[in-house]
Amino acid sequence: MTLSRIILGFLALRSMTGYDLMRAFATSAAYFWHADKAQIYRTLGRLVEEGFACTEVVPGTNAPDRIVHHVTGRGRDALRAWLVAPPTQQAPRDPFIARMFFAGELNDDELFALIDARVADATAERDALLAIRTKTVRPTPGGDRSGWLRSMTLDQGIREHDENLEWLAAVRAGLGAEQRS
Amino acid sequence: MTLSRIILGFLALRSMTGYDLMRAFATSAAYFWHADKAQIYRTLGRLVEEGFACTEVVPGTNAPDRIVHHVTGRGRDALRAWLVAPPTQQAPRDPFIARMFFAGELNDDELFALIDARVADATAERDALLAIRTKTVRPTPGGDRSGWLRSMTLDQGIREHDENLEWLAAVRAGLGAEQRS
DNA sequence: ATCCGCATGTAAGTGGTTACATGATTCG
DNA sequence: CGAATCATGTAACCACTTACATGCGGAT
Repeated sequence: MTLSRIILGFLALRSMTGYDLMRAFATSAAYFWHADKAQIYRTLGRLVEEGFACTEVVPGTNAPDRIVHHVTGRGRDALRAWLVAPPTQQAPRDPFIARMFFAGELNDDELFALIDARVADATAERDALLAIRTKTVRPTPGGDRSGWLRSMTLDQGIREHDENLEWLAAVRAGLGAEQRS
Repeated sequence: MTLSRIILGFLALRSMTGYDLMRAFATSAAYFWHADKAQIYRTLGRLVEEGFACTEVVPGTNAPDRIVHHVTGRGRDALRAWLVAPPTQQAPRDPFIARMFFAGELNDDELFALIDARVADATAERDALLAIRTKTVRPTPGGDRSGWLRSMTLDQGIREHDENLEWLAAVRAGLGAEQRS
């Protein structure tokens, strides 16, 4: 459901091919949703079946044909209905916290290795998001509202990583204190 | 994968039935992993097939039989292997942020309704976690390490909700400012 | 009487991942 | 000459959700 509506959302911004959507997910949506290409092509097919999108074959000049997808009126209605629907509870799934929960029997070296790997990942992701933020102009809520909301979601991604890194540091400090005692 | 290892983790703490595991997920694991009962029974079956768990039928006295699952030695090995494996990158999937990203065309009332609903959910979840934290004794990293790690993961859940609520307030404030201007 | 908790599962559908498969162009 | 990028997809599998199905015992 969410994936199909995100795709409709992108198509409402501009018509795209499956490949364009892959890049849109890899760049602009990377911090709140991941989508595989097999999934994207499958879902595009379903959106066309449902009448929420239609296709236009653009013959490739010295390149493969591009199958450009456009949102239909009914597609825009479905997108809007999803946007305003009461949010359902989110099912958390955090594999790293899951490990920490059961990691009591690991020795210090193993725990430090886990934490350091996670710190490296989180730092890299946060820095990538920071790079995007410094590169783009910050819209104001009164002016370009869509742009402002998108920049707020980017902020949220950065904040979440920062919060995470602080917590990882606290866990590391707790283990360090134990070692010295 | 992660689900099966979390189940092994719980079974390593004490032997349980599928029903016991449902409650374990609903209470102690709720803030980092959600699991459906259909999934739990299916995964238990697979763990037995793989030789990571075995079953003991305890006839019910005035109650249905209980099928108690125990971890095997190979099960403990598999759990440990999962704990120390290098963490793979986490695929983010946040349906609320996804909506916000595309919510530029909604009017103020619709946006406020979305945000308020999310604030209510996040507050309720955070308060539930806080209640658990105040009810339990806080272990020290040097003493009960398993307990300390578990309490740290609980902290992480609370922090994440707090961070989220701050962000939601900032979005609300931004929209409010726009309204007044 | 009816609902809630205990305790077990199955069936069907949707969502997500991995591997397979093809072929042209462009850059180093 | 080889690797990367553009561009399309399929097949098989695994993970997750929802609805269906049963039956006892205790509480309101």
